[in-house]
Amino acid sequence: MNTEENSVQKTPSASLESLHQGRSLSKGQQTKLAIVDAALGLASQIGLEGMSIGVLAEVMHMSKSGVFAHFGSREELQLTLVREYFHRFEQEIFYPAMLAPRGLERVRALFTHWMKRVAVELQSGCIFISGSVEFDDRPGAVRDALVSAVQTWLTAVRRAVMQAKETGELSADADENQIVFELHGLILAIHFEARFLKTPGAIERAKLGFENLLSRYQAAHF
Amino acid sequence: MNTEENSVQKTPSASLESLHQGRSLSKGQQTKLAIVDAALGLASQIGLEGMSIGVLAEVMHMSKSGVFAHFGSREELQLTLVREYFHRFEQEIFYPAMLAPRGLERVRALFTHWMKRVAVELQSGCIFISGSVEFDDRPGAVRDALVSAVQTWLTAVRRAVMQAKETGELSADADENQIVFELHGLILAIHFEARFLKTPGAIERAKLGFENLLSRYQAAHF
DNA sequence: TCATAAATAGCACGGTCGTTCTAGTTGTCA
DNA sequence: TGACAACTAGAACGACCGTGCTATTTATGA
Repeated sequence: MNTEENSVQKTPSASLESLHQGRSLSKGQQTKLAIVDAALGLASQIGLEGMSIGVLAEVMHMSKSGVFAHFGSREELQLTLVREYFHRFEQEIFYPAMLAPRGLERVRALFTHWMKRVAVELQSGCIFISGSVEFDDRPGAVRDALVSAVQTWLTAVRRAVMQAKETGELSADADENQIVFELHGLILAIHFEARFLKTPGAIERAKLGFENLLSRYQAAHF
Repeated sequence: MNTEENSVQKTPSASLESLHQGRSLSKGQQTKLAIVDAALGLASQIGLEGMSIGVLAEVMHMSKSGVFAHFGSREELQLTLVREYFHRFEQEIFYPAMLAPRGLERVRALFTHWMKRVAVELQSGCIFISGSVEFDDRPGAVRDALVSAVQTWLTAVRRAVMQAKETGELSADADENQIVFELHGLILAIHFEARFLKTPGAIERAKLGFENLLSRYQAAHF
């Protein structure tokens, strides 16, 4: 994996960064990681705004102030969650898909992993999607972090689409922004139909939609 | 407009029903209507769950208990909002589109009006979309009402697509559920990109996606 | 116009929220 | 092992939440 594709994120994720590959964590760092982990589970079910420090402390079998002290404010907790979620998103979706060779195969891998994530989250939810609803009208650092994370990810997908044009697998006059827009729509539709309406077969519909989309923009090979 | 297409909703919307075409409202009914109107504006910005009776009362220049008395519970207020929102959805999207003749033209009208609604709501938001996130894991009467309303609407769209197959404008082997799924995805993508990311041109992308979708399922005319 | 019902305000309740401050416990390192 | 820092619990705060109760004001209809 060369450096160009080594990360979707340019800005360092700061605080928790060291904890991921850091050696021999202190007691405080361990519990902080455990708190973040539990909080992510909670937030992906009831949203970043729905999650309260009280219930988080309850889940952790800790006192409210004990949990609170690790972050200093509710907003900082939410920011930590957004950063950590993005980090896991990178690990579980972006990097694995990057193992596929450039071109259509990589686009396919990105979409498949993306879908899988949403599918896994059918009973947990994506905080980028729930956050987009909770923070669409609420300015602040959390909104900025969410927008930045989503933009970074969408840019990565767009880049893969562009590469598929360069390899000639997608027609040169295809609009990569349009393709990403429609791909994103399929993912959002999965989330809506499967998670809210509990309609079965959403994944299959999205797969079919994806193939339709590709065949439309595929370069004519004759 | 014949009876079959006269309404998307089978179950009567109960309480507020009479107020819409009812003659000479009492004072209480008038203020209730005004409260619901203000509450819909509030809820479409910050969500059904985000809206509190306190701030609603503030907007209405009334006391909390004065507002509360009209509904008896927060849940009943939310239910009223869902019913009223559905009613307006019918009035502003469904009925106008039904004026178009059966077939592709009507499908086009439905989607266009639907898009327009989401576009108008770029700085207000659709409570079906925000509700789908807020209530995906929260069982209860409000969730049931939301699901029922959305299902009714999606069924109406699906019916229009089926009619376009009957008229021969869409190919007979097209799957109407698949088409509605992809249409829905385009709408959700508008909402996400325009309202959250503030990306310009989302409407145009959705229009283009719609045309792409139609041409794919269009019956070959030769 | 007057009796009656409807609509609204005011106040208080128990609960949860994020946050602060103060002790006391626990881990870390020389 | 002992001194110091890091961590956590507990109690309390002001603010807001939904809701109930009680007056008081306002609209309605004979």
